[in-house]
Amino acid sequence: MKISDVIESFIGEMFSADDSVELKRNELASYIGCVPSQINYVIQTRFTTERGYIVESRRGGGGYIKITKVKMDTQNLVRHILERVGDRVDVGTCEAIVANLLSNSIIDEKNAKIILASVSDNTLRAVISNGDARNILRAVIIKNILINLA
Amino acid sequence: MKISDVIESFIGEMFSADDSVELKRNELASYIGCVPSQINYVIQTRFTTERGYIVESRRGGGGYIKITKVKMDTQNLVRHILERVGDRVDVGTCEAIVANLLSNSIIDEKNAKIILASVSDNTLRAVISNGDARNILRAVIIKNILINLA
DNA sequence: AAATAGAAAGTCAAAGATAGTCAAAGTCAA
DNA sequence: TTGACTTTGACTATCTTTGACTTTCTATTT
Repeated sequence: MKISDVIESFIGEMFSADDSVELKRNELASYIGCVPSQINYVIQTRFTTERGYIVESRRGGGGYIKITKVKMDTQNLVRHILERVGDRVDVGTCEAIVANLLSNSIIDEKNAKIILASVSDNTLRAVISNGDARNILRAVIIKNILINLA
Repeated sequence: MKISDVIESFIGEMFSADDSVELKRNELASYIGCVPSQINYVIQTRFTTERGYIVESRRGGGGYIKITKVKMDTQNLVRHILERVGDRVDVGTCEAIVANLLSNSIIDEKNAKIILASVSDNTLRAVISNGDARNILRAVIIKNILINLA
């Protein structure tokens, strides 16, 4: 069995009760017997946004890596939207998604305003002139927002 | 738990009723069990202007450190923050700003999550590898969000 | 009033503790 | 044999802890 798979299932089992786990990179690496950077590799390939995970970390003394799993009740909804967004998404689709979330009371007016502000063409055009590049960035932003909502 | 976090929460709890606390640096350091300068470190990293705190102090006999939490209305706070953000802004500053908005009840937890998700390095790194370019984009995004809050 | 001693707080850079990045090398199935 | 996936490790970035040295007050002495 590949060591990456061992790491993946080890972390997976840490999610028994809670929906988030915190780990020490170096500690886990030496326990499992791999180089520390392999933990990063596993996180980057297995605990991704698309699969419903949020990863936070801090360096320095008391540093950690925290992985949070999207809750079950919203998982389906999010997965559905994530699929719809894909690699790139235009403003219109984002507006439709936000309207949908709003009408389903998953977000409120203020949430909607914030989301639309952050993915509006007005905002992104200030930094990226290429339309397709904007759509790619927009997809990344809205997917991260959605996953954090769940 | 990191000693800096202990100090932070200790000071935080001193804000129970009042909106300002006064402490003796050496006294607190020896009570908590750290070097005095670590109190400075915590104040400089946690009780910053971005987070809405003002710090005053005096040396010499009867010296003290006084930390005051500033309460501002939405209009002023947003204006103030917009000025501070400028052309580029890093993640740490954004986190401090969001913490400030949260503690002033201008946004709620969900709003905070959305904002942080949209400006996190995790999100933006996926599209822009240059750190400075990310800071520029981040400034544009958070400013647009702030304007929509006011 | 001026000088001096003592009491705080401030500064800064080095050392320590973690995590992240990236590209080269290895592996394995198609 | 090639291409995707995995493994490794050197180097980098970031955050925290520590302590020596400096600055600024207040109190006391001359």
